[in-house]
Amino acid sequence: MSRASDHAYAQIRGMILQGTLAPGAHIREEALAEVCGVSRTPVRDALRRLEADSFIRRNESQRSFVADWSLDDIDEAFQLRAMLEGHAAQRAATRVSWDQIERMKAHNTALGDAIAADTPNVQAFLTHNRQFHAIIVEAAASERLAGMLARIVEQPVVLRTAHQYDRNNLLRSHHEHDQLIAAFTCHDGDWAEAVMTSHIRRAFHAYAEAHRLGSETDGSSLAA
Amino acid sequence: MSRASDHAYAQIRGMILQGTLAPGAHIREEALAEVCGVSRTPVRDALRRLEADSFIRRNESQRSFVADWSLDDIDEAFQLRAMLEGHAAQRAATRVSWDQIERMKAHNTALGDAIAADTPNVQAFLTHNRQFHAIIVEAAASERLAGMLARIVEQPVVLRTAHQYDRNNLLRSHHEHDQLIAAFTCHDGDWAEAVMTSHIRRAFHAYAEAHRLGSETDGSSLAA
DNA sequence: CCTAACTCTATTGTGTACAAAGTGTCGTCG
DNA sequence: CGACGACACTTTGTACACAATAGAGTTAGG
Repeated sequence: MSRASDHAYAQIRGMILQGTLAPGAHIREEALAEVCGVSRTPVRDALRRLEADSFIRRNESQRSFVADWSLDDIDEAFQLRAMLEGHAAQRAATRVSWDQIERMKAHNTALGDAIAADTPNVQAFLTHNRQFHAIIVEAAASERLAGMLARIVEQPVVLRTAHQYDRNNLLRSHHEHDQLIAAFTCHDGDWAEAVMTSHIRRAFHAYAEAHRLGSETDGSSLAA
Repeated sequence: MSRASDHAYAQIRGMILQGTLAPGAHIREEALAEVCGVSRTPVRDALRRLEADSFIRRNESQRSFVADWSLDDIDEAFQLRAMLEGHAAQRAATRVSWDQIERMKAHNTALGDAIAADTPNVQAFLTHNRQFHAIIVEAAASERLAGMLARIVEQPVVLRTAHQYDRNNLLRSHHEHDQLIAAFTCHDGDWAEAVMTSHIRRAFHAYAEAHRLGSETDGSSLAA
């Protein structure tokens, strides 16, 4: 799809990620069309895609709402992600090129720098973390796997997770990435899979812990 | 979506599964609109959904084609299916109800009857096999997992697999289902997962074997 | 003869108008 | 006072017309 439809998709997606469109909020096609400066047609197109991506749910009478994730949903998503990304690491271990390993090293070094300062640069952390994981998925060379992972990882809840991390968890991520690089270097698929699974599961517990603590004092900490 | 869009979706999907629209064939929105007796708008809607379901691919200039699966794609799909459905079995083992186990038993009995005759009733086998697996996914109680599995299982290649089976493989499926029921009965998740993984992998090798033999003599055996 | 650019056509993208379906409210009747 | 039904309004679905774009074919120039 070209300009209008893509623009609508990106803009609506952005509004959901940013929180402008709150979870559970009702979505009206015409209102979005106005906001995006296009007609309803490309907006409808974008909504269908966002629905396929689980950004949006529709009720029985076809009205659209921003997806609202329960803690169970999140647990489920992280379980799937651990499994899929573990599998990706397994596949990647036997296919990864030296160039890809070098790129992973570079991103993990940059990631380490980003959190070395007194006030960690979370945005930079996220960027390099994303790239690091993207290289693994790329090395796994499975289009279908990549598509499924994208559907899980590209979710508001998941993307916000790192904001929940304390310095300790950020450092752990950095070290786990080092372990992954080591596993890839000797092409040990089982090792890579185990490290990755553990990596993702820790991320979930870090999220759950932060959320639990946050809930006790301030329910809105999720958006922090 | 209501009447027209759903109808278009079902009809186009049917044409792909049935082979009326051959893999790799170019798809024109207007032609389909004519066939379905609706306008292009609901057809476009249906195509977007079919694209999300991997029934259709689009090239860089937004033209649509019926998805054409390479053997690698199929291998990949079966790997993912083995992993996901194994995970579903693991989850199901701790959540399954006695009613669900009874229903699985009933379907597997009917499945056994369908292949007991001299000329196995493959259609009946497929129906009960499908129901059997559906109950496991239902027991796994993970909407997201169900959605991902549907995307993999509901594919022309996978659906045709059972047609490749010889009697031996049909019987093996029957017995493996019995093992799954046994694993569920004692709520042994690891056992259920192992049986399921093996079950799916055997299905792939049965497919690959039949396809390899078929290729040597008659390339069109896939549609048999 | 080959290449490159241009035009023409086939196909998809977008906008708008209208139709259908569902939801909420208001009024009336029991 | 409560419940049921009808009506109006809100929102989504569909059709059609027009715009934009990519691809192929053709023609002209080197």
